[in-house]
Amino acid sequence: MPEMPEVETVRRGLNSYVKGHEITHVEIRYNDLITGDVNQFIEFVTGATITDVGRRAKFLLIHLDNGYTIISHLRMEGKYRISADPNAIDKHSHAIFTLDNGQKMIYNDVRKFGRMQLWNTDDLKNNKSIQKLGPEPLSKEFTFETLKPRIMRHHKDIKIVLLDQSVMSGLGNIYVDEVLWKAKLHPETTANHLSDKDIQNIIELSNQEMEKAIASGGSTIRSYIDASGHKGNMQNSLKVYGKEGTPCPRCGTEIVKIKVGGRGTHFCPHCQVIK
DNA sequence: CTCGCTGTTATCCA
DNA sequence: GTGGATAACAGCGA
Repeated sequence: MPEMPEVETVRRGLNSYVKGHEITHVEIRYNDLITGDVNQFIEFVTGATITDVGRRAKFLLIHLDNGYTIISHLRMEGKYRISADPNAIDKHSHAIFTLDNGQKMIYNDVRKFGRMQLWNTDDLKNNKSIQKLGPEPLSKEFTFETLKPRIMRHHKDIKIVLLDQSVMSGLGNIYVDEVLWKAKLHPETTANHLSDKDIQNIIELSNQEMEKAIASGGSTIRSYIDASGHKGNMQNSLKVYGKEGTPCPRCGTEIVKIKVGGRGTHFCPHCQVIK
């Protein structure tokens, strides 16, 4: 499900339900969900209290009071639901955390791509996945000075570069298409052909897009829901993602869909020309 | 039925 | 380094 706005929405939802609560019981129904030793995961999480739910790019960080953090990545379709209703658990519920108030924090993932890992809270910076992340939108490191060299050093299509979480993090397939449309950049433009103005646009528009998407509760295209089971609204504001065959909101030319780096890519062939 | 597609990322190989 | 393919998995629609 998630790009940064969706993960942020989940983070906020989880915080409102689980912060300050003890995890009294853990059930892992799909062992591959856990990176590392499953029994150790269960042992360390059981009895711990959730002090805060944070986020770095698309990673959820469930901080515990015992010095450990559950690093949770939802990948394509991972979801958290808070419920005391046994019917909320189904065959796609792979982890069930029972809380001291009787509620259950249920991790669902139809495709089983998501992963959880326990890590020392003080050492998160050295976790391999977290370590390699580039600056994310809306953070103070997300500046022209930082991003320009990171982007320009690549000779690949700009779409590929923006999806590369080690260059900058947080954007995924939907929002990269949206940002490139707004910046009037063809997704197959080679990254080092961009002008300073283009880089500046990418930064500003990424910030705008993330801010707006978070305010809208994320995009529900196929399956995304937040911790309360609610859909987002941002899908109603998308300009090109999933809009192939419809007129470009700017010039009326039909939006087309191609493959770039194996990912479905939507753009306006009139507004977005290869440099 | 089969094929292709899906908000992700890690890994392997030329 | 880079590019591409492949893998993890399940469901949906054509």
